[in-house]
Amino acid sequence: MIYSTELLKGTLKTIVLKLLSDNKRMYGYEITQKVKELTLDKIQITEGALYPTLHALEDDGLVTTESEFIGKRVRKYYALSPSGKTKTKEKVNELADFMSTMKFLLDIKTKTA
Amino acid sequence: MIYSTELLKGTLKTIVLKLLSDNKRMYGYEITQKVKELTLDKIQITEGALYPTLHALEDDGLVTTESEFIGKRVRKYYALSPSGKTKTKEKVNELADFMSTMKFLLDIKTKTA
DNA sequence: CTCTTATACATAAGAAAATTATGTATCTTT
DNA sequence: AAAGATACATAATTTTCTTATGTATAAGAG
Repeated sequence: MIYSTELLKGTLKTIVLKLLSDNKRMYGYEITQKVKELTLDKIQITEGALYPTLHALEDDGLVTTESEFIGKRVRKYYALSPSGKTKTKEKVNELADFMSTMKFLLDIKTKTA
Repeated sequence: MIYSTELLKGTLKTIVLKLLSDNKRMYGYEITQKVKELTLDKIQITEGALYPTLHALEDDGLVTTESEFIGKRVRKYYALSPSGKTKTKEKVNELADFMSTMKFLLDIKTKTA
């Protein structure tokens, strides 16, 4: 199963922050591959979505960056800033809570009282 | 906690279909109140989001409608069509699967191997 | 009896967050 | 030498909401 595209909406930022909280630093392409691997290809982050998101996180001061040359090619590493760590906890908690709520909604039989 | 608005994106249609699968028929306002009640005010479906979604479901043949007068006011009931019932199962399964995947992503410690 | 709040529908303008398409360039494998 | 993988980036477009606005009836409070 590959999820219909609309499901990912709203969760991308949280996924990226969570990965960065578990890994000291990661670069964009690495993030796409890690998510693909961890979700058994169910979630494929597109580059057109990822890079603007990373830039937004940087603009918001939630991540810091370091560019390094690997051979002749630039690789841009992202790491959480202190405020990014705080934000990550908030976002992860919120998403976990939301998923509990959604699970409840999907499981119950809402026979009108 | 009230969820940040972007989280609901992509899940609204599935929520509506699920509610209709548990109740023979519902009208728009009733759906907003039911979701509010079931989620303890955590999810507030706005009318600007709901009515276009209901119309889209109707255009896609997933729901049928019946308009009734309650006093002088029209109330429009929505009910799943046969194809809507099939679609609901698919969407609910997909969302449940997605939530499992997300839960996994958020819980693990993804130390790079 | 009048005002406010709730019920009940609807649409339009705008914003947010993705997809899809495109571009550049290097590295690795066949 | 070509193809596919790695690695970044941005622009045009689409999807899906929010916010604002509009109309109208019903119910409850003061």
